[in-house]
Amino acid sequence: MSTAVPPTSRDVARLAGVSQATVSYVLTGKGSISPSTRERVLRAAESIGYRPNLAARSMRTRRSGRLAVITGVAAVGNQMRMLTGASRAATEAGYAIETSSVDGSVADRTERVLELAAGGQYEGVLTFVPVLPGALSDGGDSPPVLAATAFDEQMRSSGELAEADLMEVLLQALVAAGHRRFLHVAGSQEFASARARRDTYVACLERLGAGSREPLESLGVVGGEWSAESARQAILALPDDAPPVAVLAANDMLAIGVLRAAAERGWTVPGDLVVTGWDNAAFGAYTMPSLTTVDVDFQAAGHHAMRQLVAALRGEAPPPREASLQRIVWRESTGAARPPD
Amino acid sequence: MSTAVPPTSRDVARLAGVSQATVSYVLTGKGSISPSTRERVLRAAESIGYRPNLAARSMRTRRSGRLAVITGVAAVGNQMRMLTGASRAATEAGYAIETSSVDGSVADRTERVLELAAGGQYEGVLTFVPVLPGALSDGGDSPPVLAATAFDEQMRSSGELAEADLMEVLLQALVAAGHRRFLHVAGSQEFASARARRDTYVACLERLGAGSREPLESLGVVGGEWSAESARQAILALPDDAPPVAVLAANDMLAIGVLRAAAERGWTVPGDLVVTGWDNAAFGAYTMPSLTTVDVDFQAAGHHAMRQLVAALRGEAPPPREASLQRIVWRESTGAARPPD
DNA sequence: CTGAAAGCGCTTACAG
DNA sequence: CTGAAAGCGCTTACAG
Repeated sequence: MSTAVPPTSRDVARLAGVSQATVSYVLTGKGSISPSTRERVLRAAESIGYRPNLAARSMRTRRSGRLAVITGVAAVGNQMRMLTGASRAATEAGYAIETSSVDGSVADRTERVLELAAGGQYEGVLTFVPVLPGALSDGGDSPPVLAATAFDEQMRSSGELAEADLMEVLLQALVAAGHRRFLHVAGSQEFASARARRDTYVACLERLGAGSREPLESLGVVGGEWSAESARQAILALPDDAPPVAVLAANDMLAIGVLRAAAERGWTVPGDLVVTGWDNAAFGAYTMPSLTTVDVDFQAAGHHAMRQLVAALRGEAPPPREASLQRIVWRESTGAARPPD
Repeated sequence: MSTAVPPTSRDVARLAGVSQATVSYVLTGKGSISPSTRERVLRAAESIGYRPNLAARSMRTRRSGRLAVITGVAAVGNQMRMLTGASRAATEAGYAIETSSVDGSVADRTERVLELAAGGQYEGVLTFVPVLPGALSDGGDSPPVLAATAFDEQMRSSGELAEADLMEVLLQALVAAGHRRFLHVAGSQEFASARARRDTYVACLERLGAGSREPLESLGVVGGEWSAESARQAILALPDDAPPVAVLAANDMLAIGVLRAAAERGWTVPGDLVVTGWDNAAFGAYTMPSLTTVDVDFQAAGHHAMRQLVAALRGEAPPPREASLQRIVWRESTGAARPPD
C-alpha cells in the first residue's frame, strides 16, 4: 500500500530542529542530551512514525541485532513452544531471531552451530538441540552460544528443562502407594534432560530403598531414544513375571509406547503396570488410561533461555532463576497414587 | 575465536586486481563481465572466504533479504515441520527467515500480519495460521503475503495442505467394507484444511449414497475445533444407538478424543465404531487401537509454500505443484477396511 | 549539551 | 568490458 519512503533520522532531526547526531544520541541513549531536546526529538520521531533502519545501524555498529536459534527434528512441538517464548524474549530485548533447523549426528549439529556462531551474522546462538559442550561459550571474543536443553559444568544453559527433581516426587508417591518394583524407560542420553531423569531415577531408588523397610527393586534402565517404538520394544522384552511394576518413562511419547506394549502383552494399566510420562503432551489426557505426567512450561523455558543469552552477550549478570517450570499432573495411569503431603 | 575482521569486497577486488564495482557485478550477476575476470574474482573471493555483508547490501538495495513466517499456538508440531521445510527453501533462494508467533482471534492475527508486511523489514510474509483473506496479496506494490494453510479464490497459497481428496478414498473404502453410517468430527473452520475435509465429507457422502444400493446415513458434522476434548464431548453427546458408525475425524488429536470417549461409553473400536484421523501424528501408531490416518509431508508443504512466496516476490511464475504430499496409512482403528484397488 | 563530518560495505548509474 | 564516485541511513569520535 504505502509506496512512501520511510522517514529517516535526518527527517526527524529536521522536524525537531536539531542535528542528526542529536537524534541518534537520543535514540540510542548514549550521549547526554537535555531533557527538553530529548523530548522534542522523541515527539518528532513519534509524529512521523520513525523507525530506525536496522541495516544501516547494523552496518555502522557492526552489530546485526540478530540471534540464531537452532532447532532439530525431534520433539518438534516442544521446541515450537520454546521458540515462541524465546522469540518474545528476543523482541523484548530488541533482537530479531532467525531459526535454523539441523539434524544429523551430534558432531554434525555441533559443526553447524560453530559455523553459525563464526559467520558474523549473529550476535548469539541458542540451541534447542544438544551439541558438544565444547561448542558452548558464554561470549568473550566470539558470540555466545547457549543451549536450552543441555547444561554443563559452567552452567551455560537454562537448567530448568534438565531439572528432574520431580522424578523423586513421582517415585516417593509410588512407593507410598505400595509399589516396590520399578523400571525406567530412558530418553536419548544426548539430552541433558534425559540424563537428569535417568540419574535421578537411579539415585532416588537407591536412597529410598535404603530407608524403607521393604526392599525396592529396579528392573533397570531401558530404552535410550525418544521414540514410542523403543519404549514398546523395551516392554515387549520384559520377562513374563515382570509385573507388578511401576514404569517411569522419560517422556509421554515413550509412555504411550509402554501403554501400547502393555496392552499387547495383556497387562493391565494401572493394574499390572503403572506408568508415568513427562512433558504433558496433548494426547496424554486421552490415552486409555490417561497418563500421569510432568507438565513443563516450554514457553517460559524458551523465554528464560533467551534472556540468558541476551544477558551473556551484553555481559550482564544472568537473569534470576524462574520459579519451577514443572508440575506433576496425576492421572489414571498411576491408579490411586498421589503425592505425599 | 576469530577476532579477524571479515574480508570485504574491496579486499576481493584488490586481490583479483579489479575494481570493487567489478566484484559486485560478478557476485550479483548484473553487469557483463568477461569470463576470465569473472573466474579470477570468484577465485579470489573463495580464497579469502569472502561473504557479502548483508546489512550493507540491504541498505544499498533497500531490500532486506528477509522473509517473515507467522506461526501460531495450535498444531505446533506440524508447524515446526513446515518451518523446517520453509527455512530450507528460503536459504536455497538466498533469503533468511524470521519467525513470529501470534495468537488471539483471526482479526488479531490478521492485524499482526499486516503490520509485519507494512513494516518494511520483510520482503514477504508466509503465514502458517489462518488470517482474513484480505490480508493476502501476491505482491505488487507491497510485499507478498501468502498463507500455507489456507487458500482463496486467487490461489495465493500452497493448496496441498487443504487438499481433502483422500477423505473420499477413506469413505469409499469404508463403504466397501460395509459401513453405512458416518460421522465427521470437524476441525476449526478457520483452517482451509478443516473446511476442505468437512466439505469433501459432506459432498462425497451424498454422491456415494446416491450411487449405492443401500442408503448411506450421516449422523452429521460435529466438533469444530482442534482439541481432543471437543471430539470427546461430541462422541459423549451421541445417542446410545449411534453405533455401528464410522467416525472420520479431521485430525489425529480429534481422533484420540473419539477413541477415549468410545472407551468411556463402553463402545469398542473397531467393533462398534471405526475411527480415522489425519496428519499421522507420532502417537497414532501407539494408541489402542492404532489410528488409521492420512500422512502429510509437512516439511515438503512448507518448502513448497516458501517457494511460492519467493516466486511471487520475484514476479516469477509459481513453482509447479508437487506430487501429492498425502497418503493414507491404514491401521487397526478401521478394522479390515482397505482401499479399493 | 550540540553539530559537522567521516565512514561502515555495498551497488549502481555514469563515463570511458 | 571495466573503473571512479556517489550515496543508502546510521553512529561516533571530535571540536566547539
